[in-house]
Amino acid sequence: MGTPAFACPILEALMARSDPVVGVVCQPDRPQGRGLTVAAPPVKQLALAHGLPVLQPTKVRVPEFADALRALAPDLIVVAAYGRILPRTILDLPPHGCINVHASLLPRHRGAAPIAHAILAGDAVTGVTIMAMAEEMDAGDMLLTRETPIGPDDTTGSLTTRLSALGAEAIGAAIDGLHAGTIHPVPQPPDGITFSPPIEREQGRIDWRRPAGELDRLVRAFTPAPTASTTLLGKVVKVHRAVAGGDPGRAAPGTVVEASPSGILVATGAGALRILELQLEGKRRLDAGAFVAGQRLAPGTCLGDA
RNA sequence: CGCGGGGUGGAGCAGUCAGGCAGCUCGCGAGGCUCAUAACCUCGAGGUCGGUGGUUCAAAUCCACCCCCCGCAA
Repeated sequence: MGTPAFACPILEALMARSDPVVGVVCQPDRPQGRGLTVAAPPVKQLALAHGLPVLQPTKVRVPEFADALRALAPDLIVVAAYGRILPRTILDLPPHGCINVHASLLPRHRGAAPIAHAILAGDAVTGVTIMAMAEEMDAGDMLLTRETPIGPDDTTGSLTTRLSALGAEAIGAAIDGLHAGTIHPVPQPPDGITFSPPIEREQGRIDWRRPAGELDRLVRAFTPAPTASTTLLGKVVKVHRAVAGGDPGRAAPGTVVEASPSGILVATGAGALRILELQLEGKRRLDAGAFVAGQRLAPGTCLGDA
């Protein structure tokens, strides 16, 4: 069970194993994008390409869904970024239960957006945890973890790709370990629990009074979506790439102190943030040099006034 | 039929409302200048103004249809 691109490598890893994948569950097709076109989730596309049966229940807490699942007779259910809380009836349905691939080192960053929150928090290391699912969200006993460092240029996008691959490798190892009896579930430590609720676009609005290092992390955590943003003359400007550093002088937070091909240097509450790639509302994304060439962005301009 | 912005030399933009010489910041080429800078100065090349049709003496500009890019909302 899974929905977005993060789950695809994990499904692929499962399909490559000798145990057959009896079915795939993902969220329903939803209208997406600019028009109103309904799009199939990545996991569904992958499953259909391999001829696997796909279930897309609107609600998971109805008997019809449990019946449909039972008909597939799974021995084990693997969940990765499915996007729904599963009720006890589903968790108890397979003889070997449900195991989950979670994109953090539990018990840190339980919840929907662990990757973005790991970057926001400035964590030096993150990883994936395979756990036996419990009713409480992301609170199940841990089977196995894999770590990866968070680099200074890592974004939610780059980490998602990496953690997805780690998860794909780890899920196989976890199943093997369970079969062989070499892995034993251990409860999560009660200390160090944090929660990572879904991030919203509004939280990506840059508050220039914050320190530059924090804004650097904000930009990376909100990349590639929903993207950090500020405003220029009342228009929304997305900030796709930026790095903390440079001398803001005594300029007030939000003030452009330098606009050149090497970046747009903006004063913050502490230090300066150099914007390297940005996008004006309605326009395509540009590197700082091209943006400056066309927009005549002069030093002294203030960003962030709505 | 969700709302909206955009397509103009290689890049990014102005010009469109009110039709009348193709403009700006860069990049590129040649020359000059400087101890030095995202250097600076001079000269130059480079355009089917997204496409098709229409209106007009005259269309980047007005009208119709089409293609493509993007922001918001979901």
